[in-house]
Amino acid sequence: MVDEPHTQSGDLTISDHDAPRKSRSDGRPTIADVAARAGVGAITVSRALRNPQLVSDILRSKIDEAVRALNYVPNLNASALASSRSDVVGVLLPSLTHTVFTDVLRGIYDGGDGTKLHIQLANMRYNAIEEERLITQFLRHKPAGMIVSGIEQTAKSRRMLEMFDGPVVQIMDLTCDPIDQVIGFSHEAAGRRMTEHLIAQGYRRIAFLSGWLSERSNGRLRGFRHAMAAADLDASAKAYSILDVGMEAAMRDLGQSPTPPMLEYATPDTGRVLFRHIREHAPKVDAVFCNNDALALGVLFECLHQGIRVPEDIGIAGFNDLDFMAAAEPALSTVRTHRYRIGHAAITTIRERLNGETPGVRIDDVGCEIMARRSTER
Amino acid sequence: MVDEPHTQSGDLTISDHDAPRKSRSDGRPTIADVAARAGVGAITVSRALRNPQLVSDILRSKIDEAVRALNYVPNLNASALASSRSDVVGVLLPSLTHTVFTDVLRGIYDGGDGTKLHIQLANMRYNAIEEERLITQFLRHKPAGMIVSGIEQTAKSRRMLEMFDGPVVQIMDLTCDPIDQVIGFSHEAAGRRMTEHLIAQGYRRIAFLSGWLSERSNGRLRGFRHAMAAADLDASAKAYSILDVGMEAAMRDLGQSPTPPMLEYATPDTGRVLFRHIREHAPKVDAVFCNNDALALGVLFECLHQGIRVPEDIGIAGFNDLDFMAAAEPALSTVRTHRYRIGHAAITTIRERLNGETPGVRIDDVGCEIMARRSTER
DNA sequence: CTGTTAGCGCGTTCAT
DNA sequence: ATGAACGCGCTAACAG
Repeated sequence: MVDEPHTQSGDLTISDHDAPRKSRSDGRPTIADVAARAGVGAITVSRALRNPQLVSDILRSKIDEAVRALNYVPNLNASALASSRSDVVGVLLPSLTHTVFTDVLRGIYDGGDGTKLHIQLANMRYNAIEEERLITQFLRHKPAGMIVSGIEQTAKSRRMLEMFDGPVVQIMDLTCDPIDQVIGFSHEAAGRRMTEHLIAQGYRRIAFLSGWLSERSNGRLRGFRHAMAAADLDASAKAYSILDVGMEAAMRDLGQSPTPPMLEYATPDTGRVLFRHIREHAPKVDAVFCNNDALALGVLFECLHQGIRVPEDIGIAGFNDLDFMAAAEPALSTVRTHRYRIGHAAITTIRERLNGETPGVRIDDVGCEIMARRSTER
Repeated sequence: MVDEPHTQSGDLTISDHDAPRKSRSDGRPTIADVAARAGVGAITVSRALRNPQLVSDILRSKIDEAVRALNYVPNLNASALASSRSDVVGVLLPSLTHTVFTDVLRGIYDGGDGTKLHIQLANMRYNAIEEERLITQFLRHKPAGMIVSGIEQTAKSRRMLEMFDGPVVQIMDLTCDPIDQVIGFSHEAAGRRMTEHLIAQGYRRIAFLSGWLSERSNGRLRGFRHAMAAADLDASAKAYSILDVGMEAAMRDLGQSPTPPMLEYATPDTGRVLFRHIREHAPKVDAVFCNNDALALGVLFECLHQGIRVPEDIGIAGFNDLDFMAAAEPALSTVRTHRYRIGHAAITTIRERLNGETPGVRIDDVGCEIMARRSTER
C-alpha cells in the first residue's frame, strides 16, 4: 500500500533520513495528502468536496478515490477558521427533561436532517444569568445560527445576540420586538381560552394549579385571571389560585424545599398533593386548570383515589397535550401546543436564511388548540 | 495604538505602502490585539486565558483589562485547529423524546456543568446506519470525547471509534467487550428479575407487552422468557407475548403502519389498544409486563375503563419508573433504571480522563431496582 | 515566567 | 475549470 502520509510538503533543510519533524498534527491525512494522491491541487479537492459540480468528472472521481483510499476526514475546525463560518447551530433550552422542550428538540433535529448543520445544545435551566454565560460560550464557536427559548433574555444576552452575525430565533413565546425572529404562541391567550372553555362548561370556582411558574407559565396565569375577571369571577379566581391557598405548605408536604430545583414540582405527585390542599382549603373548587399535564394527571389519580367524579364533581384541564392526556380515563382536556412544529420551523428558517433567503415573517404565531375532552364535559 | 497586526512574518515582495490587505477576518479583535494592548506577547495572553496561574499577576491584570476593553472573544475554531483538541463532547442518542434518554441527557449536562465542555448532540433514531453517518460527521470536529448509546454499533462505527483519539463511553447497556468504556445495566437481568417478581406474586399467565423492540427491549424480552421458562411457564410465555398475539392487527387499529416510526408505539394509547387485543385473544392473561411505563399507564386506564381490577384481576408492571408510576392509582410497579446517574457518570469519566486520570473500571454496571408497588400486589 | 517562530488544515483571492 | 500562495486566529515547541 502507498501509505506515505504528508511528508512531501516539507522538503526543507531537514535531513531526509533522521527527520524527527515533531509534527503537531495528529497524523491523519489532510486535504493536501488527498490532493497529492489524486494528482491535483488542494483547492480542487476542497471544491470537489463542497461543491462537486465545480470540478470535472474525471478529477472528481480521482479525488473520490483518493478520499476513500486515505480515509480522509475533513477537519471542520480548520474549515471554520479559514472561512470564519461554521455549521453549528446553538440551541438554548430551559430544560432538557420537560416533554415540551424535548418535542421542540425533535422538531429541530428532524428539520435539520440531511443538512450538514450540527446542533450544539445547552441547558439554561430557566436561568437568565446562566443563559448569558452560555451565549458567551456558544459565540466562541462562531455558530451559523442561534435558537433561544423565550423572550426574557438579559440586556447583555440580547446585545450579544444582536451583534451576532447570523440568524437568531427566539421560540416558544411571542413578542412584538424580537431580537431577530420569533416563533411561538401567546401563553396568555392560551390560558385565557382554556379558562373561557371551563367557564362555558359551567365551572365557576376554578383553581389555577401550578408548581413553580416560569415566565411563560405566568403568561398562562395572566390569561386565566383575565378570563375570570371578564366573567366576574375574579374574586374566586384569586382565592382559588393555588398560589394563594398554601402552595408553600403543599410543597413542604412533598418533602422538598420550595426553592429550586423547582422544576421538579411539575410531576403527577405534586398534582396529587396540591389537589389535596385545594380540597382542604377551598372545598368549593369545581375545576382545576393545571399549568401542565403531569399535574393534571396527578389530580385525576387523586380524584380516583378519593372517589371524586370527573368531570361531574371536578373538571380537570391541563396544558401541552402530552400523549397520555387523550388516553386517560376519562380523557383529559388540555391545550395542545405545537412544540414540534415550532422547533421544525425554527431550524427551517435558519436553513433558509443561511441559503440567502429572506426571513419571511419576523413574528410567527403558530397558535395553540383547546382540546376539550371528557374531563371538562359538564 | 500599536495596532500593526502580524505583517512582519511576510516581508516578501509586497509593496509596503499600497497594501490594501483585504482582510478575510470578520473584524473582531484577536488575541494579537489583546496582546498589543496589554503590551505582551500573544502566547502570554493565550496562557493567561487558559491557565491564569502560569502568568504573573501584573501581566494577568493587564491582559484582563485588555480583554474587557476590546470585548475579546476567543475563537474556539482556531484554538481547536492549533491544538488539534476541542472541548466538544459528541453524544449520540437513539431518541430525544423518550424520557429515558432525556434523563440521561440531563445527567450529562449536569455532570458537564462548570467545565468548558460543550455537548454536541445527535439523534440516531435507533438506526445503526444513521449512527455511522453521524459518527463520521462528529469526528470531523475532532471532539474531546464521545458518548454513544448501546453496544450494537456497526463494524465501521466501531472501527472509527476505536481509532478515535479520546475517551469513548457506551451507555445504557452492558458488554464484556466495550469499545473503550461502558456504563449501563443488563436489560436481560432487569427483565428476568421483574418477571420473577410477578411469578413470586402468584401471576402465571404473563404477557410481555411492547410496541417496537429496540435492541435493549429485546434483552428485556429475553430475560422475561428465561424467567418464564425457569418457572416452567415457557409455553404460556410465548403464547401471551404480544409479539405472538396479533401485534400487527393491533397496530393497524392504531391507524398506523406497523413500520417506522415505530417509536410512536410507546404511548399509553398503544398500551390500551394492545391490552384490548390481549383480552380478546388471550383472556386468561393475569399480568402484563410492559416494555415501558407509558404502555403500563395505558393498560391501567383500559382496566379502569373496563372495570378490571388491578392488581386482583390483572397485575401491571412497567419499565423505567417515570414519575407518574408511583403517583398512579393504584401505584404501578416498574423497574427503576438509573438513567440520570448513567449520563452523569459518562460525562464525569470523560472529564476525568481528559484530565489525565485513568479510566477506573472499563465496565460499569449501575444495576437497576425492582419497584414492587400495589399494581402487582396479589 | 515570557517571547519567538512556525505551523495547525483549510478556504479565499487572484491568476491562468 | 484549476492552481499558487497566503492568511484565518491560535498554540506547541523551543529558547531565554
